[in-house]
Amino acid sequence: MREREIPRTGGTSYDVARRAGVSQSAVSRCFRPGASVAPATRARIIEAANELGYRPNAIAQSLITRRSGMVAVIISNLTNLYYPEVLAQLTQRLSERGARVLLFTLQAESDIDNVLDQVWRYQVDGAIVAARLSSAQLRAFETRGTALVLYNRESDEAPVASVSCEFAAGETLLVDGMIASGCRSFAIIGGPEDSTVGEARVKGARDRISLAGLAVPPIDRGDFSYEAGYEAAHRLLAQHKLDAIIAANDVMALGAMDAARLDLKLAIPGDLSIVGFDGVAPAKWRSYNLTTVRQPVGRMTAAAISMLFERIENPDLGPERRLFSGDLIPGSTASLSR
Amino acid sequence: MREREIPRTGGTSYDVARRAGVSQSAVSRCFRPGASVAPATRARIIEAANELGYRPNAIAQSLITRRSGMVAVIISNLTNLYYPEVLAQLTQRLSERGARVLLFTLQAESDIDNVLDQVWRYQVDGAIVAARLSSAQLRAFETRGTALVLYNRESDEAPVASVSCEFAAGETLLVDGMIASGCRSFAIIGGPEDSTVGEARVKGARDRISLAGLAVPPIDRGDFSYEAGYEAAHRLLAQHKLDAIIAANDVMALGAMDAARLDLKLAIPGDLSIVGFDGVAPAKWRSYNLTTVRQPVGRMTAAAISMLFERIENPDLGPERRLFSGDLIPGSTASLSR
DNA sequence: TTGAAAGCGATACCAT
DNA sequence: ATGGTATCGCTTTCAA
Repeated sequence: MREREIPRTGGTSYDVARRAGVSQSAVSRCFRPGASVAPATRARIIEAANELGYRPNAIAQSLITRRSGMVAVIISNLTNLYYPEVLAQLTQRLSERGARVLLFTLQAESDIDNVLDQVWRYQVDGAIVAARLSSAQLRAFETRGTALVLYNRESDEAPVASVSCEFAAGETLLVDGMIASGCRSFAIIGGPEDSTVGEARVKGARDRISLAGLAVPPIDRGDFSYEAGYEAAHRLLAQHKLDAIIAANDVMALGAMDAARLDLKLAIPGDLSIVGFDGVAPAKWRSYNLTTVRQPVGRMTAAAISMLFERIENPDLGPERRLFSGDLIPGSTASLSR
Repeated sequence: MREREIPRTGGTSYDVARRAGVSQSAVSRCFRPGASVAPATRARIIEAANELGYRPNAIAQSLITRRSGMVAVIISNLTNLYYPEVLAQLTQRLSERGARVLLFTLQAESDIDNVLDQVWRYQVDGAIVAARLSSAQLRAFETRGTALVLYNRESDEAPVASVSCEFAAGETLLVDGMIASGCRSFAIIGGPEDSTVGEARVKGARDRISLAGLAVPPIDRGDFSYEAGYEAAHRLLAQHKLDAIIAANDVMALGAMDAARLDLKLAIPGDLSIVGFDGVAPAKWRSYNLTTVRQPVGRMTAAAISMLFERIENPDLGPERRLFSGDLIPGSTASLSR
């Protein structure tokens, strides 16, 4: 039935072999680095391959080598301004290392089991996950021997390879600076209660404030969006006389700034200091010039990728946490003295 | 050498078959929808599969069905604030349709040949491309029978399936409104000259201005970034007395706003009107409230996905362009009267 | 250096 | 309804 039509697919190694008058094995070898094939035959094969537009079928390769050359990247929500930069860098670095990115985004954290199902089915060589994993899910990576690196997440229950930016170092400078310059009453705009990253940041700031003997700061929460920060600031400022607001991320801090200065006509940092966390691009924009702590995304993604490849090469490598400190970006939205 | 260890991989259909006491074929059928398998055997197989954590190997499936279930998404630069939203939606919709996303980002447009090489090798079912393709590259999709939809790009040389947002409709309203409210001298901040999208927007605005009998507006160019818009505005305002600046995208418009109002102390829109294009989130932030034209990203991504799947189902479907008009977002950075 | 042949893990057709 | 077998396109011994 199937007649001899020009293969729409670009052809197989058999097509190339026939055309070059060699065996299929020869073609295969020719495309594997460090193979032993005579210059003359190689030339003939290359020529035939080019004429046919032949490329080795990665799917077939994966099946036999048990290496798909794909890495899953799982990110909770891309609309968070912080993630596109991370994703861009991860993708870039992975492709430099010769790996392809299989991207998964989560609408709800509950999607993750479906995502992991796909991850298993596609035989990815490894995964970088910026989402919360249960210990059962972590164990699944273990038993299947799939390399895993968590990004800005950790697990207390099971040790696992991870890279994260710790709130403490940079934030301590911020809080201490604000206290030194006279701030006494703080408030915090945190992330959702079930967000591990958000919660860590809240705790870090609160601890530091308590340590200074100041009143426990009120906490309002948002989903890391501008609107959430805007509304949280309104609520907080309606109920409390505040010297400073600490937001769990930059975008909420920007929303809070606008609520404070545009709606409530507060001078920043004169009447109110506001600080964020992340170091996203808009925080630097001149209308905001937010005082914040920048995550060293470049070093963090580099670390994540190299940890991942180490574990792809050597699956028995143990867990390891790599912690980076954020860099203080002074900005002009908080009065810091030292 | 390899002893009978618990397979780290989750096992194959043979393992399941052995455990359930059936043939491997039965296992395969059991995982294909609409198969004919007795309830009793199905139950045994399912149980065995669960015990082993078995999932059908998508790589092996792809090899024989010639359907990888993967769609390539190729995006020029993710750091452009507009793309994360597009990517998030594409990914979401693709996974709803049961497809996986193989993501490629381009540092330079010249990377694209390498990317396409990977695309061929991985036997993706289709591709959504938001980057410039040469006609040779377009032809390659044709001959390999890989479904293709361009996003916000088109090709004059070869007809191809595409979805884009046309500058004209919304922008016409903007320009006409500004002219009606008294703007006479315009300037344009365009994208790089080799950017097709940027260029179309420049041309659209310029045509409209000429049509009104006004002076040909000076053009400055940037790479779509905030900084580029900021600097372009400085250059333009140093050389020309302007009533209005039209930027090819929102982020450059925001940069221009800050240059004008913060550095040059111009009132917006009193002294100078500024408009953008895209409708990204920061344009809505209260410190900017940019007057712009919003691309209907939701409808555009939906259209792109459905066109793509139509073409995956039926590879012989002809080219089709789907054009969407942007929605005018009034904002407060341009005086428009009607 | 080269070719023949055995898998990799599934699907699909064909008997039974 | 179930099992046997060829096949997808490649890599990988193993001989020649």
